[in-house]
Amino acid sequence: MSSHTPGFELPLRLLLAFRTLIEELHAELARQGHPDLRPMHGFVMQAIGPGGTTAVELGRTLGVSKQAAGKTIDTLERVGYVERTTDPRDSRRKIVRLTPYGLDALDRSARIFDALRARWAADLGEDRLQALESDLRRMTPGSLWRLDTPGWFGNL
Amino acid sequence: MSSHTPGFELPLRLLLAFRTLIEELHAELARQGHPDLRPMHGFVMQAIGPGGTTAVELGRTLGVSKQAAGKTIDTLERVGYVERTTDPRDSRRKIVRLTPYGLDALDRSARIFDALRARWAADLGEDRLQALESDLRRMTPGSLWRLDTPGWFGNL
DNA sequence: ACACGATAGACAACCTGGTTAACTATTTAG
DNA sequence: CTAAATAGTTAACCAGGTTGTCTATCGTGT
Repeated sequence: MSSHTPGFELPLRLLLAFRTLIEELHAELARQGHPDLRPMHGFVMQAIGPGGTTAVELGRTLGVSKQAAGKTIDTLERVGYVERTTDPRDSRRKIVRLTPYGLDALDRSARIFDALRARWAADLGEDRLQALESDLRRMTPGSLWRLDTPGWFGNL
Repeated sequence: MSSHTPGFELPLRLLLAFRTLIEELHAELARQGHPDLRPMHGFVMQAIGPGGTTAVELGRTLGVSKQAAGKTIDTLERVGYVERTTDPRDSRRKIVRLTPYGLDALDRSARIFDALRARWAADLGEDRLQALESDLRRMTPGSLWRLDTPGWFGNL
């Protein structure tokens, strides 16, 4: 009966696996000229996308307050990954766009993530990895970006 | 060739899956009389264990500074999950022990995690879930508790 | 026996990434 | 043309981390 894995291992392994991937990503990004990029910056830039966005919108897609989104944009702007321009058609809005440097980071991230996935595929077998991904997809909500996370996992 | 899942989905799904489980756990814990328990409290209590520990030791097993461990213990103490008693054999040390309330929370957490795992098993099939667990085990470091995490995922 | 180094804990100052609340400036709707 | 809604900023706060410093106690070597 209780030859089963204890239930608490699953979430821990999921978190550990996540952290491991992220650490590897950022180690590699640092090597490739992006030493100041933090994990959350990557996520936020993904969420901004090549099309640009605004603070309110970003907050909504990320599931945090507009103020939090604003602060994050501030720091991204300070490090040179995004820039703000005011919308000509609505002078309340400020459009946040990735800079070329930001796009470069995003690009490299995508490639590194692919490489990491390839490493998993090599270790586990492509079929097995696909099963894993499909199982996770099945057990998680569809929306990839609303991580909804105070601190990206943080509180609550 | 590139019919593959983009690499960035994997980490996201891992995080999402983790968060989903944790949210379900805490929703259920709240229902069962532990509305103030935060995710990290659960982890820390697991790490403390029934035997008790000290701040320095806890910091080591969690991979954070002793000061951070101390602060966490403070808040756990305030909410009534742990208590500090000074070690009679070494008056520098203060032994942190789970209170009955804390033990109850830990207990319920374990049961809820088992139930959640059972739900996954029902959805995916026990064999498939075991494959998933074993794959994750393979791709992650052995030490479950050293989450090493500023904010449990937070920064860096 | 005792001084000295190592250890446990506490405290302070600071960082990040969240939160609410309050305020300004603009746009849109009635 | 006024009133409500919306975008952004600022401020005060919280949690959980960091480092650095300080005190008290323990253990060891001469």
